[in-house]
Amino acid sequence: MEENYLDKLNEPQRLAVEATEGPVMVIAGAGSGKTRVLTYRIAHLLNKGVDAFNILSLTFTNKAAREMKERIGYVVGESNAKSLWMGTFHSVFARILRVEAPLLGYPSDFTIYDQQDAVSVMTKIINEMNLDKDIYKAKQVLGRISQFKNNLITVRAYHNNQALIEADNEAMKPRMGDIYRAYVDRCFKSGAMDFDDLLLRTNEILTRFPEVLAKYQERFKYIMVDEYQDTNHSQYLIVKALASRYENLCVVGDDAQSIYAFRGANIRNILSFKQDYPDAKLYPLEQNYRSTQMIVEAANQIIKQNQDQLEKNVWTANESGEKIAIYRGLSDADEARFIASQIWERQISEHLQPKDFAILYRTNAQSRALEEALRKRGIQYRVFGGTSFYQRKEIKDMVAYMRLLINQNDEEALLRTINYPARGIGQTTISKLLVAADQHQISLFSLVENIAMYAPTIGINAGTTTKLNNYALMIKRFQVMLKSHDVYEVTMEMAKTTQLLNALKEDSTPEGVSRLENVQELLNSIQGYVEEQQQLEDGDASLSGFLENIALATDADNEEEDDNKVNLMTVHLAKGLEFPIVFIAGLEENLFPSMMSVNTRAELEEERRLFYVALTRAEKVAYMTYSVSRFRWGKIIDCEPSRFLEEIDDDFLDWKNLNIPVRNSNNSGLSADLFGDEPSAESYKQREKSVARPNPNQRPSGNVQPRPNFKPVNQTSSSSAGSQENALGLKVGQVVVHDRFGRGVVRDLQGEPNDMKAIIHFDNAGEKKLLLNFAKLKIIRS
DNA sequence: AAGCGCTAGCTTTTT
DNA sequence: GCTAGCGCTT
Repeated sequence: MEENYLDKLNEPQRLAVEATEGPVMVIAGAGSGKTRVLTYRIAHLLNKGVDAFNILSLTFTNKAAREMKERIGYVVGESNAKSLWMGTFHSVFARILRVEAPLLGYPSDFTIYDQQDAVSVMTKIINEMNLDKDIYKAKQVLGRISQFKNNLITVRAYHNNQALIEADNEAMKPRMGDIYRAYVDRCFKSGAMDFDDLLLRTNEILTRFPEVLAKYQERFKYIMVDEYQDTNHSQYLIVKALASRYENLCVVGDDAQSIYAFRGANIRNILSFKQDYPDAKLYPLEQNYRSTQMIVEAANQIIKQNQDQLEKNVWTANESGEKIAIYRGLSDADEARFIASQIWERQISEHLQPKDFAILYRTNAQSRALEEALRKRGIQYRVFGGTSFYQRKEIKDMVAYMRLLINQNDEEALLRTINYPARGIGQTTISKLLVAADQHQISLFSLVENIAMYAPTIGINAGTTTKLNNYALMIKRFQVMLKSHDVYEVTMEMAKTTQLLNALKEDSTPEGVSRLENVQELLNSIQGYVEEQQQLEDGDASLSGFLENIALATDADNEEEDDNKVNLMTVHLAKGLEFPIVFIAGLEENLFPSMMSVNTRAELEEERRLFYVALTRAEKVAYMTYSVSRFRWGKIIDCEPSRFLEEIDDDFLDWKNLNIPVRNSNNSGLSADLFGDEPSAESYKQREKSVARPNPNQRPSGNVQPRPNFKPVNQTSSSSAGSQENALGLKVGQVVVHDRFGRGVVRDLQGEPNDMKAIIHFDNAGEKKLLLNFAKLKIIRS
């Protein structure tokens, strides 16, 4: 055991570690050693004789939990660290729900529906209710329901809430309440919970069953929550309930790094901790150990421009470091080429390894160009997130079979597998089955299982009855097999019997080969999982254990061995990580900040915090790049530098190439002086600043420079002279032409000047709402 | 019932 | 540039 771990902490860190009793809030600036505090705090608790069994630590990713456990193991010995409860909210409470969910009528082997499953259920519901799928968009509706759930508004509560009902009526969605009810019913009947349910149902149990609450309050005498600024209301209530007995609650976070408001995170949870717990001790950690002075100070300057924040002063004793390099690309490919070349050069000149580099971006779609450039250079890289392994069709197919074995009420899994690989059970049959199951109020599987009994009344012929029967028998055979064989053996057998592997083997296209490889990888990972769990004393080598693992695996979690590769990921995924050299790519208006987030100050401030998070990932060197044009939606569009670049003082910046486009001065779009002399950074900035930009989101006071007129260069550089005037000068009643929808009349204009939408009635396409910044409109008659 | 080809809409970010 | 969903053909 490590003896002197307290000596490894600075004063505020040590105080936070030693304050084990009562509520504690650690406000940890970027790079200030927050993980170190959490780790040593737990080690300290264990050292003081607290049973690991009584400690609950909620982390942001499962990977963070694993790493922390490992580090604690170094300090206090592995065996002691083993029984700690550590993980994400979702995984910890899923585990608790395996035990407690039957109280609410769920099976303990409930399925966890991911986003895709949820969308698929929702699409069916909207369809069955005969609603217009353009008004009731499955994803949007689910987003709304997610809001309800995260604020503990149950179906009943919704129907008693006039304000919500009215809001949905206003939004032209009067059936929202019915859809909500149908969705919840459907999930319940399928024995399934979505991500939000894991938290909502936990809350429900803790509220409705005081003895269960008491059990976990006694169990979790010490609670720690990392990234507290990103907890939503539902999570907040769980923590509050569990901690209310002993109040040994330590939350760690940084309001400046709150970047998940879009999924319900409530920054007020951290801002009002002191009101919730008046006796709380506060420990601000302000010394940054991660980054150079240049990076720390530039980051400070960025975040200062947000109104909503706790005062703090992050500083560092590290070296002053290089200025932030800025590069302006001519295209996304050029931007990517520059990044790849810098990585190449730095690797050689500074003896760095690929894994020392990270390229961060706002949207997953940006990875494509970057990947290509890295490939051309022969640089090894790794993309996190995006379409993850478990979202691939071939994997979901395989997993659907596995899910069905565990929970035969899982309707999504049944529908996915019943005719894949094809066994002659088509849409017509499935529709009949769905109707009949509903009529008889039985699950789809029990209907299929007893199809011989029902077939005549449903109108299913003998041939199809046999097929259905065989399918049910096959599933049941695997279920039986699961009792005597391990998960890997059963899955392997299943892959063979269903012809799933063979179907893939026949496909010799590159995509087909890669699909087969993926399935083989899944089988390998099952084997690995089984072996690993069998070695553990309290291992869970069950199929449901494996399924839970993959349903709740985060994109940051999956880690390959020996991955000395350049890291590509969204800024969101980079939270909590650090790299010697960081590139922030795509710093353009409408991309970073995102087009969807520039309408309110709150949204814009979240984007700015995101930018802050991105920059503070860097230890030694940060690059920021943007491009004047970019492939988006299959087209080349013109881009403007991000307003965030303007917000950084020139003292921190090193403009790498200054061949700056002519902008706002004539109608030539790009080109012009691309190959001409490079103007200085000064003249560039002056030129941009000389044009005042009406920005409704701008803080009225403060030392921020007036925002240059960046925005509405029209997407179509072809739309020639004064496209901006056209866009903004559009009037109701004008006749316009759109290159896809044809001729139409402007009916209405809505929104901010910079984000104007037009309702246009097209002769042939009907009424459409178009974003003027993007719509390709030509006015033909005023 | 299955397979193919076309089109509409699309991306913010994720447990 | 991609993919989900639709309609047409076999």
